[in-house]
Parts: sequence; C-alpha cells; structure tokens
Amino acid sequence: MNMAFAEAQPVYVPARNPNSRNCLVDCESCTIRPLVMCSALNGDELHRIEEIVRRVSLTPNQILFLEGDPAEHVYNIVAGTLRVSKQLADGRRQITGFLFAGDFLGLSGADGYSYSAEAVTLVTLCRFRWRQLDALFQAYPKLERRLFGMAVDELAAAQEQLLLLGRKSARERLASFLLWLSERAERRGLPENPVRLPMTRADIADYLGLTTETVSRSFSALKRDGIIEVPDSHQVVLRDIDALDDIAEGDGADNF
Amino acid sequence: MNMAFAEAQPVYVPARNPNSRNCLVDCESCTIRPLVMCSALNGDELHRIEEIVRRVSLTPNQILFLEGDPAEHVYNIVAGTLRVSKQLADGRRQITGFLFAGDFLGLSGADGYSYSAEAVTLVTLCRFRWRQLDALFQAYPKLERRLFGMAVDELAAAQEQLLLLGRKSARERLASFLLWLSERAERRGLPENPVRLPMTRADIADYLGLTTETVSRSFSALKRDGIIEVPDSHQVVLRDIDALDDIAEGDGADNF
DNA sequence: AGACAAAATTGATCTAGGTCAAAGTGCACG
DNA sequence: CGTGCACTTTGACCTAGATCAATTTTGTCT
Repeated sequence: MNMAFAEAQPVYVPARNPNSRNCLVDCESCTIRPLVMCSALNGDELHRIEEIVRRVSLTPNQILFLEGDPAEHVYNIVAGTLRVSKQLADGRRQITGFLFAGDFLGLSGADGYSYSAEAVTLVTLCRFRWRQLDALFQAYPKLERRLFGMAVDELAAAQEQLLLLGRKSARERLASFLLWLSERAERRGLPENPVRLPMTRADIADYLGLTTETVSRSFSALKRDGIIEVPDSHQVVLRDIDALDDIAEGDGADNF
Repeated sequence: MNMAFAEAQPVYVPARNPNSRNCLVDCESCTIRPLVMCSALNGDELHRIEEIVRRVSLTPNQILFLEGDPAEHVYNIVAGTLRVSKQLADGRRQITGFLFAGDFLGLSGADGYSYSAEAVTLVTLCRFRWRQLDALFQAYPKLERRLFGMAVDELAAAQEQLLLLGRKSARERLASFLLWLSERAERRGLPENPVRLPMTRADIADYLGLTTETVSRSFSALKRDGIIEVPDSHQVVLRDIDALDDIAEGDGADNF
C-alpha cells in the first residue's frame, strides 16, 4: 500500500506525541477551515469549538466505526482518505462514498450509524461528541446551518451516484469517477490533473458497483483510446477531458 | 418549466376545495402534520407558517419542476405520489425516489434543483418560498432542526438505495422495494399489506435500475414461489414476509 | 358495451459484465 | 537485494438481465 497520500498537515498538537489520538486542537491554525463546518465561525466562536473537539488519527484500513454502532460522534476529516460502506448478509459490499479532507461524517438518525467508515490512507480527524456539538447550535445557528448545507450537498451527490449505479455502463462509471475526483481536487485548490487514486481497484469496484476485473478492463479501454494515461496504478493523467465528459454524460456514441 | 402555477392572487379556501391550486391553507386542520416539518410547531407558530404556505395540486404525469430549474420553492406532499428523477443526455432515466404524503422535497444547493419532480397520481402539495421559510428559521430554530433531521433520514435512505443498485440482484431489488413500501405504510398508520403500487412497472424499473421486462419477470418469479400474490398490477399481497426479508438482505440461498 | 391505446406479460435471443483462472508487477520486509 | 504477498492485469468462458418481438390485459373514452 502506498503511504504517500498521508497529506497530514502538522497541526498544533500540544507538546507530546504527534501521532497520538485524542489530542486537543488549535482551530485558529487549521489549514482546511474554509472547507469544514467551522467556516461558519469566527475567532471567538472557534474557542468554543476547541473546547469540544478532539483530534483522532487512523492507520490504513483501520475502522472508525461500524454500521449500527451507537452514533455518539461526528467527524471532520482533516487529512487523508476514508471510505464509507454498507454490506449485505453474504458480504457483498457497496462503498457509498470516499471522503477527503474537509468532508464531514457521522450524522445519523436514531438507529446508530447507517454505514461503516474505514481509513483508506493515514487519516486525521476532528471528532465531536454530537451532544456537545448539538448544544453549540443554540449559541451559533450558523453552525447548524452550515452542517445542514453540507448534508444537502451530500444528498445531491448521493442522487448523482444513484444515476451512475442505476443507469451507466462500466466505461461511463469510470469516466464519471475520474472526473469527480479531478473536479473535487480542483475545487479545493489541489492539482486536478493528474488525478490521485489513493484507493485500490477493489475499492473503486465496490464504489462503482462493478468487479475489480471490470474496473481494470475499463481503465485499459480508456488507455487504449488515448483518453487517459496511467503511469502507476494510483495516478491517472486525463488526456482528453472533453471525451471523458461525453462518456460520463452519455452523449457519446458507444460507451460500452 | 411548467408554467401552470402562475402566481395568481391566492384566495383563502380553508381546507374545502382540495383540488384548487394556489390556495391558502388551514394548517390546524392538517391531517398529516405529525409527518411533516410542521410537527415542529405549535398552534401560534402555525399561523406564521400559514402566512407563507400555498396549496398546489398536480394531475398525473404533470411536472412540478425540472432538474436545473432555479430552486425557489420547497414542498411538502399532502396527498398523492410523486417521482423524482435524473436523466442522462440520451434519455436514460433513474428515478431517485418516490415521495408520498408527509415527504418533503425541493432542498437544493446553488445550482437549482438537482432532479426533476413529476406527479405519479393526483398530488396535493404545500408550497413554500424558500426565502420566506428560511426567514422563519430565525424565529423557530426547531423548524430548521426538523428539516435537517428529515434531510439526514433522506441521506440514509439514499445510501440504502446505493447498496440496492450497486449490489443486489433483480429479485432482491424487487423484494426490498415491496418491503420498503410496506414498512413505510405501516410507519404512517396505513394498511401495510396488501401493498399499493401507484406507479407503473416502467417507473418501478427506472427506480430499481432494471427494465420493465425484468421487473415483470421478477414479479412472476415471486408469485410462482408463493411469496406474493398480485390481484391487480397496482396491488401486491405479501404472503411470506420472512422470505421477502431474507431475499432483500441477501441471506437467502439463490436469489437470482 | 365496444374500440382503442397504454400497460403488462411472456418468449427468444443477445451481450455487458461477472466468474474463474493464470500471469504480471511492485513494494515491504527480512 | 532477494522473496513473498498483495494488487493488478489479461484471457476464456458463463450468466443475469437487456433487447427485440409478440401477445394478453387493463383502463379510458365515446
């Protein structure tokens, strides 16, 4: 497993072990604040957040929580990549999302978490006890508003993924996935081409509702057509983004 | 965009004429209040809602809004069934949800509605201008909280549907769908068996990521196995709910 | 009631993607 | 600096569900 994706920004960890879990956090120096819910708060208000936030980290494949666990915490990802998934009784797995720095997870109804969450790479998170965060909403309605907005965005993304899983071919799914990663990186001011793929082909398959073999064959087909280059299996050069767009949106000719 | 909702001056028609459009609403007599966001409000507060809500109705297959339309309104369904869907350039359609009395729709980010909404049956809705509803949130934080909670529930439902579309067989998809309809009816105090299917086989197919033929064959297979009975194509008797559960969750044997 | 159109079912055939199997590839670790 | 194991790719074959093509059933309108 390639460890190079631990974009772990050294963030204020008072004294002690930089890899330890459950540390205090210095929100003012947070580099990804604009991306996370904390963007709703100013300097003074940040201190109230600091009182309830704890820093947590995960090593690759470590489990953050499992589907059905009592949902006591919510999390902001500070660095790294995480996968959230659901499983059927016989082990079939659907990855319902890959989450990156700035993303939020852990919202749930009464029945505990509705999905499992595991680290893909080294991951750094801000952890909030939901009860405490909830209490803060009273003082800072903007915080709740921001979280609400993030949930609405997630909902739109999930619906886009329903279209992909319900109606797109393997080739179209892969094209959509690569574009999504690229656009996402761009929106966050990261290099959008080449695209980094921190996850394995098996993870991509479980996200796209395919098998590893089909994912691999789809990569090969896009390479053959000169649309992408794959210098190594965790990096993809988008050679012809217009072609990818056509494939992803289904206007193209035969996207088998 | 369907223009049938011209902004005529509303006339106060308290609960009487259920088929009139664009009318004022008497929230206190609302029979489904416990299901909708208005459950967050008490008698006095309801009057503030009444000031901004308008009643709208749709005939079958009428369009409420299209993907990409500017998202000015949000809606609560009072009665009837509605389908929300997304389409690819070549016309392939994915229905991302069926919505019933009590459900909410219209939340969106900056880019307008992220899906289209059409009536399946006759539909009655409460319509709110988002700007006005938003303004009410300051006075009644519980209202925003309730809406937030509904969005979180929707998100969990969407993820369940991702598992269905990504990993379940046709038979499993249909079993899951029938159980979902039944459980949903039960939660709302409606008859949960037999299950009513207001939508066509084509709609079901576009919801389950299948074709009408495969949906029809899956119905026939479940009938043959004595698990369901289908007195008419819009009504299904669940004969063996345990078997359906096993099929839906993938513990069963061969659910091809 | 009768006629027509829309919806549903069933059968025959095809194919995209799954399954099974066998090499490649590369990186972690002794 | 091998060597072992996990990951990826490719090939051969198979199958669930799509597609194409009739019927059959149902609902609507006069």
